Amino acid sequence: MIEIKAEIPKNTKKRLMLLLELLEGEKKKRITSLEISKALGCKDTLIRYDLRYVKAVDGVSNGYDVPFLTEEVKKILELGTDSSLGGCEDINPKKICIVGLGRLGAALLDEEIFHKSGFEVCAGFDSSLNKVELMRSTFELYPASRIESVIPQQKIEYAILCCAENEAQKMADRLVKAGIKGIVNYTRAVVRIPTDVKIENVSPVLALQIVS
Amino acid sequence: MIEIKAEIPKNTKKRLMLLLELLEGEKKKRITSLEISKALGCKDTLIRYDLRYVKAVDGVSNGYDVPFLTEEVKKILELGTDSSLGGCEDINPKKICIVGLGRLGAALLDEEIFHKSGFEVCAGFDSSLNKVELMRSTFELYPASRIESVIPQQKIEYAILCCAENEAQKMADRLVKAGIKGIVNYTRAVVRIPTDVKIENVSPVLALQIVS
DNA sequence: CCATGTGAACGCTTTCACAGCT
DNA sequence: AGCTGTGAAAGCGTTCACATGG
Repeated sequence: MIEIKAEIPKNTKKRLMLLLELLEGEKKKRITSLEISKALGCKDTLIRYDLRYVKAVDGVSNGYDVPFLTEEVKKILELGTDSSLGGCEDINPKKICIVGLGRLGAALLDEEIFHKSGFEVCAGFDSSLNKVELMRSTFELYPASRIESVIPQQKIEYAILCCAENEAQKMADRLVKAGIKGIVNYTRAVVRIPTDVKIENVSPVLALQIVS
Repeated sequence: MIEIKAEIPKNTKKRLMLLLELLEGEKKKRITSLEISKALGCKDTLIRYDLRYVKAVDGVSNGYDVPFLTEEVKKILELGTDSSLGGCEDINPKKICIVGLGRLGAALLDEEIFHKSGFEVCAGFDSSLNKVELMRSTFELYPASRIESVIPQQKIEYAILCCAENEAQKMADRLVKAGIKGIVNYTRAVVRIPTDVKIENVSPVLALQIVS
């Protein structure tokens, strides 16, 4: 038996997240590391290596039990980062906001997208007052000027940035000032933020460049 | 002088693409590796290391010349993968299609998003015939049943997948059958495809999980 | 001094090779 | 046979340390 590293490596975590999605859409009762690896596009040994972090696992010589593995992976991922309390329980979803309510932003307001994801959209911001007043949604919409006040007040932790490219930096600055922990950037703009704020760039253009 | 690896590493490529976006929004005439590194969130040495692949570079002891560097990076990225012809010239944009014309898909139809990106949206598909008939756009919309015929015919190379989660696999299968080269997956579904088709998963939920 | 350029060290990720279980 | 489990090796990507040049 080897020492199990306390912290889950970044890449392993990513794959476990994908694995979770995969498992939840899986009908069969058992699944092998080879099947998983094909779905995720990597080698089977790597999957087994990843699963060291999930070990309480039963699956010997016959693949893994899908519902059981699903639960275990969920456990590991849910309290991977913080929570010294064992209690964390079901879900207290992390609060997020959407910055920029253009077509893309509006599309993300769709509740379906974040349904059962562990995230909850709590606010939307836009630089145009009109938009804020006209749109309907299940949560509050604010003008961008209120970012600094609303985010700390509502304890919003993460933001999805989908405003116009030329506003991106300005908005990011505001979010940082407001104490945001992480930003998902859907714009093509390269945004400068302090190193303690995490950012993930997922603009369609960037993604296309990567696959091509 | 050390051997320069022929193929640009994946991560380096990503950073160079970000760098390009950064440079294009840069007003100053010169920029240092340190400034770049801060913007992209990494160490300055890494930027310099990346720039080995761009070398024809002048920038000594005073940072890099922004317009010149921009051109060089562009060159490298444009013909990084294929094109044994030197001619590749300005841009013959790569053709893409959008699969799933819900709110998110519709938002991506926005021409702005892909403007000057090297990609051109040429077709949209949706499983609902109604949608296809009702929507307006500058390019053709088709029912999903026509994926297999339209994609080869129009020589579409890449697809953005933003249909409903439960359709994702079915659509992906169709795209693969139609000979697609790469897929950008905006759904949460984990999609199984052969290894020779590239996929990039950029669902908002996944991205949030990564930053958190 | 300020910058870049780069060999070598380091550390993380993946793969290999094979042991063990059913 | 078919599968998992894992130490050791290989491969990559990043950082360090320092040489070099304006």
